[in-house]
This record gives sequence, structure tokens and C-alpha cells, in this order.
Amino acid sequence: MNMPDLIHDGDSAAAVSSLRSAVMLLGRRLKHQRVDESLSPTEMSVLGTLARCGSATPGELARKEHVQPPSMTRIVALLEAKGLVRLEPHPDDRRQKMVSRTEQAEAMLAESRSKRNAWLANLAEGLDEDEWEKLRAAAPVLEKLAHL
Amino acid sequence: MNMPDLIHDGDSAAAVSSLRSAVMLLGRRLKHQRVDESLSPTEMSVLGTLARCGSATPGELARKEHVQPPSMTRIVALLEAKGLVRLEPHPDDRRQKMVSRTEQAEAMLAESRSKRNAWLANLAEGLDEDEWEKLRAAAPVLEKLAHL
DNA sequence: AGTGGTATTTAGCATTGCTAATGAGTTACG
DNA sequence: CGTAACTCATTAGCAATGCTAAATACCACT
Repeated sequence: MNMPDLIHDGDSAAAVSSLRSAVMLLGRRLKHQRVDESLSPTEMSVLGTLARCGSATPGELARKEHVQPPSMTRIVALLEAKGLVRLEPHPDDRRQKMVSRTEQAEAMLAESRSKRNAWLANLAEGLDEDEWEKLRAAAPVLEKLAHL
Repeated sequence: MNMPDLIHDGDSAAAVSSLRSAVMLLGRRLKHQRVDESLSPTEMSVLGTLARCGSATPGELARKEHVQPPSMTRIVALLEAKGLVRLEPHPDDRRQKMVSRTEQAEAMLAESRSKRNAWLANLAEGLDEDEWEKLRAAAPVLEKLAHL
């Protein structure tokens, strides 16, 4: 156990509230800042996951993205239609498939990174150095939290 | 101007990427953690905004929530049907309406806060004190960023 | 009165997630 | 072996939620 009462004081309760609304609002705004107009945020996220994993089955992807398998089926189908992922038969299990990125996806991801940076840089002009530093420190924690 | 190159080094580019995917994924998961099953995340957010503003017109709410006016019309209508907001004629302009919370909404928001805390507390068991501290420091910055 | 601009709403549509049910393939157990 | 139970992916149908375009009601200024 050893739950050190991290968030049970009033201060942290306020932080939780603040965090929740900020994450949801920022998420909604990020949704509209898509780099490639024809690529949905979730599709983008799947490509990002594939960038980390190399390749995975649809089921694995669904679990990692916290969507249901049927949703992932559609997402993968759309990505394949756009030439961004490749589907190959699973070596050991003929029910499953291996999904991996194409070179085209690789290029797109690289380009997208710079565009995202530009957008966030523009937004970040309203932050001072100290604030930005706090954000940088928190980024990996947020990521861990999101995947918990 | 004075854009102090906050995010133009490689390190910060990675932070931006990490931040973006974490915010989007966490947002998706938060969406499912609704306190009141009958209340959508955006409806919740509108009530939160009203908590800060006291009352506002639909147009003001739409701007603050970064949705289009027609979307806000529907959200307000749903909230009114649930007895969570009150609509009154605008004192000076008969085109507009004043939207404000009811006592019922007040009670629900109070209850929701503790439930959210419980959920996040559960998630935060996977974080150590240091990580949580970083999150607390970043929360107000994220909020500022989201509203920029 | 008339004209142009603004706030809200209505109508219709696209996106994107879900659940339930189906089909194919694998695994375990008698 | 062979069948029963389970798992993975998919199909079909649905619900939520945001959007744009057009309509309506109203204000403000000439």
C-alpha cells in the first residue's frame, strides 16, 4: 500500500481540478491542430505508438490506445487505405495480423513534428521561461500517468 | 516579440511531442471518468466555467470553451433540461440570454470534485512524491496554456 | 423606416467511439 | 484425435458530439 496521502490535502485537490480541466480543454484544442488534414488525432496517436513499438497487432494497439478492438479495426483500415501502415500475417497465429508503419508514415511523422512545434511555440510565447521549465519537467510524468 | 527560443532545441521538441500525446491520451481517459453518468465532459466543463464566471451568455460560453455557438446552444439546452442551469432574459439585449447555475448544479459540482480526486488518487498511486510535485507545479501552467 | 451587423437557433451532416454478434483459428482436456 | 471453450479480428448498427449553412430575431445607426 503505502499511499502517502499525495493528493488528499486541499492544495492538491485544487491541482487535480485544475489539471483535469486544463488537460481536457487543451486536448480539445489540440484536436483541431492536426498536421495532416486527412489524419484524425487517434490515427496520429496510433502512428506514434507504432513509432515506439515497431509493430503490433490490432489488439495490442487497441489496449495501448485505450479504445475497443472494433474501433482499432477501423482506424487501421483507414491508415492502410492511406498507405501509412502495412498489414502482414502473424507468424505464429493466423487470427492476428502485424501492423507496421510504411516509409510514407515515417516521413509524415517527421514533418508533423516540426509543424506541431511551430503551433505550440506560438502558444508558448505567452509563457515565461520558468513556466515552460515546469511544463518540460511534467511532460514525462503526464505521459506516465496517461499510460497507467 | 522576444521569443526566447524556449522550445527550439531538441530536448524541448521531445517534450512537446510527449506533452501532446500525453494530454490527448489522458483527455480520452478522463472523458470516460465522468462523475455523473448523464453528464458529458463538455457539459461538465461549461458548469465549471459558470462556476468561475457566475453567469454568461451562450456566445461568451462558446468562446470560452472553444466550441461554435450552435454547439453551445445544444449543450445549454441539455443542461437546462437537466435542471442544472437557469436561463433568464438579458437585461439590455433581447437577442441574448443569461445562463447561470442552479443550486442543484452547485451540489453536483461539489460531489464531483471528491469523486474525481478519488479516481486520480488511485491513478497517482503509481507516481512517487517527486513526480506528483512536478505535476502540481505544472497544473497552473497547463491551465494558462489551455486558455491562451 | 431601412440597412447592415450580431446573437441565437434550426437543420443536416461528419467523425468517432461504443456494444453485440459473427467468423476464423487456437488451445486444452477428455 | 476431437470437441469445447476461448481469443482475435471484424461486421453491423447505434449514440454522442462537434461542425457548417441558413434562418430568425433583434439592435444600432442613418
